[in-house]
Amino acid sequence: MPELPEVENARQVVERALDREIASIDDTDEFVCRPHGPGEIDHALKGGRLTVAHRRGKTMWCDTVTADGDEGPHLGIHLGMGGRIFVTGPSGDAESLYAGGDPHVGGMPKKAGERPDKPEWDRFRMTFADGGELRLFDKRRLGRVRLEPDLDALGPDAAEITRDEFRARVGKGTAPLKARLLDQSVLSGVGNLLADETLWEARMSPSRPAGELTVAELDALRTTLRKATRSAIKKGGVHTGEVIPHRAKDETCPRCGAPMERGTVGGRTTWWCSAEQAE
DNA sequence: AACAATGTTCAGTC
DNA sequence: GGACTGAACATTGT
Repeated sequence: MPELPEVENARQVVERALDREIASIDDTDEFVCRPHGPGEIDHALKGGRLTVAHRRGKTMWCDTVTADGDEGPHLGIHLGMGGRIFVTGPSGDAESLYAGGDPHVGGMPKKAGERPDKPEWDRFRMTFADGGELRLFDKRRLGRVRLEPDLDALGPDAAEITRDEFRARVGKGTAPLKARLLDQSVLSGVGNLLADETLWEARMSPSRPAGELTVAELDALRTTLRKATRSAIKKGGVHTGEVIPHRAKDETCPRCGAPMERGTVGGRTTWWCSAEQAE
């Protein structure tokens, strides 16, 4: 679930947790909260508040202030392969918001907004003095929470990258085009489904060497990527893409009817239209 | 049982 | 050193 669009939606949910006093934190999952020891994040943030929620690619982080009003550490949150963010209002307020994404994935309850009935899949919890909480719900446990996340290895955000940056960063090398789009140091935020959706919309072969694209093709690809990304944010996740339901055996291209083809590109399962995206 | 799952990272190769 | 590939990571569902 969590690619750029889901993380942007999650970031907006995290904004509901800003400016509320942090009463306590459960950071005892040592895999998710590594390299911190149990209690370390709790100690660093207890009594303070989150003040701003940022995002670059699939990484989120919050600015914080301490109880005294001084600048606090940054709190990084990554949803990994299947994490979701839940934020509840002050106690008595029944509202529970969570980041979008495919409702059929990740052990989610049937009704949107309902709390998942698997507390053991909560990997991190921040409880506020007003009785509400922020939780990272992550069945697969590949999400991460840490202080002072390192953003240096991330390329420009896929939703913000300029035309010239895109031309220079994506349009080079011998790696398959899809592998290039998935490389978070080239540009950040594109995941497996958004890559398949974008390449399908652009009618480009995922396995074509990235360096072979013309400038016109690169510009068109960037335009398509922005459109697919904006659409996914608006509709609630990358699973709302047009070709996504057709990433399956015996499926056909929703545009031309040709069989969908499956293979591995950039180390990930890849589906493409056998006619329109032929090499 | 073996495999795949919307992600990242590290070891290994050229 | 850079570019690139594939396995490993933790866990669950099919």
